[in-house]
Amino acid sequence: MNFATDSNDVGELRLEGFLPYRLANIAERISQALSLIYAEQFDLTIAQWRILAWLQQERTLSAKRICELTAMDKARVSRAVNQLIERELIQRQRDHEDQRTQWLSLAPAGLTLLKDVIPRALDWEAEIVATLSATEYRDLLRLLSKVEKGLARLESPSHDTASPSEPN
Amino acid sequence: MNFATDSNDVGELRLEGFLPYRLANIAERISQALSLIYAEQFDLTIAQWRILAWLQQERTLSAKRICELTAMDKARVSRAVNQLIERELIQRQRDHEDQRTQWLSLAPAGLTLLKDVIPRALDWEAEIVATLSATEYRDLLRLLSKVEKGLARLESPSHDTASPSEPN
DNA sequence: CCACCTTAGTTTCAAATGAAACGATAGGCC
DNA sequence: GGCCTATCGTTTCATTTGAAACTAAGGTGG
Repeated sequence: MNFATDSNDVGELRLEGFLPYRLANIAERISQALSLIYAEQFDLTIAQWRILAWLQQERTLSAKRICELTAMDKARVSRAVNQLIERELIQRQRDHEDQRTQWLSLAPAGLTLLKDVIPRALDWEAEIVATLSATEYRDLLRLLSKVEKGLARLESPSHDTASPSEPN
Repeated sequence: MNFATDSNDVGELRLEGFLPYRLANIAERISQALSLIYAEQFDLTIAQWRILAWLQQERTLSAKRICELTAMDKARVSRAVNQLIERELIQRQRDHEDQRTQWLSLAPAGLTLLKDVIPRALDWEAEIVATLSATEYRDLLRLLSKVEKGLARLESPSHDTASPSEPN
């Protein structure tokens, strides 16, 4: 079942109906627009912002887990984490059983910062989705979850690459 | 109307319900997975692939227009275009009225390559969205369009930044 | 206990990126 | 025509990126 090729059948691609393109395009534009909030006003990179947001939600995480949750490279995560620690927005503590892994959590300053950023991010999101009804919003999230499931199936036919949208 | 903050109201962010995060995450993972097709098998970068795909659809485009359509930086587009020309996948021709703009179009080799890539990309997409019914697929695209409209409204309250998904 | 393999996170290095400066053309406007 | 400003696309340069090598810590099997 394929709707990105309606008219000419073979070899024709209509990008408006090609999900990978549509998602990449919208996501890119949204990320870029949202970054104006956390980048310009709080001097955070995308990577830093994502890490903070996840730590806010999960209390404590390893760098490894953050890689899975955010789909970011481990080098990128490592660097962002160090920058956040330097700014004392998060703190790091070695696991006592396994000296390799280190647990990350928000530092007081990070919590303060988030209390400032998050409401703005939420307000901003609200403006964007103002075009959607409550039902449509829920439908959209539900459909994205379904796509994510299809994706997970392909990404790792038998291995779990973390399904961040379904934490429970 | 906001669903990313259910429980605690102020200052709490649940990422699973935060659209910018969900879109970025899914789009990133899809792009990454799809790139295995055009990168590994055809040695194309994302930028190159997007340009080819758009040229396939629109016959002829200026670099400027490609920037708008793909939400990519003009330096990035410039470089990708030159690489494509070097590989003789596309061709360039100056506009006779305006010597600044140059029109890009697929070269024979580019068309051949696309005839090879596109079916694979479509098949791959089909696998991903196999979890969706036809109706759900259409709904998803429709909802994304609505989000895009909300986004366009914020991006430029009175100026058109090209709505690639609604070409007509 | 000692090879050997795996895993967590860091670092290195080359390539990709984007902001800003640039060159070249075009379009007023006087 | 000469001057000012805007636009298309390229290039420069400093930063960011990610693949791969690396360090350090566990595990495992003999």
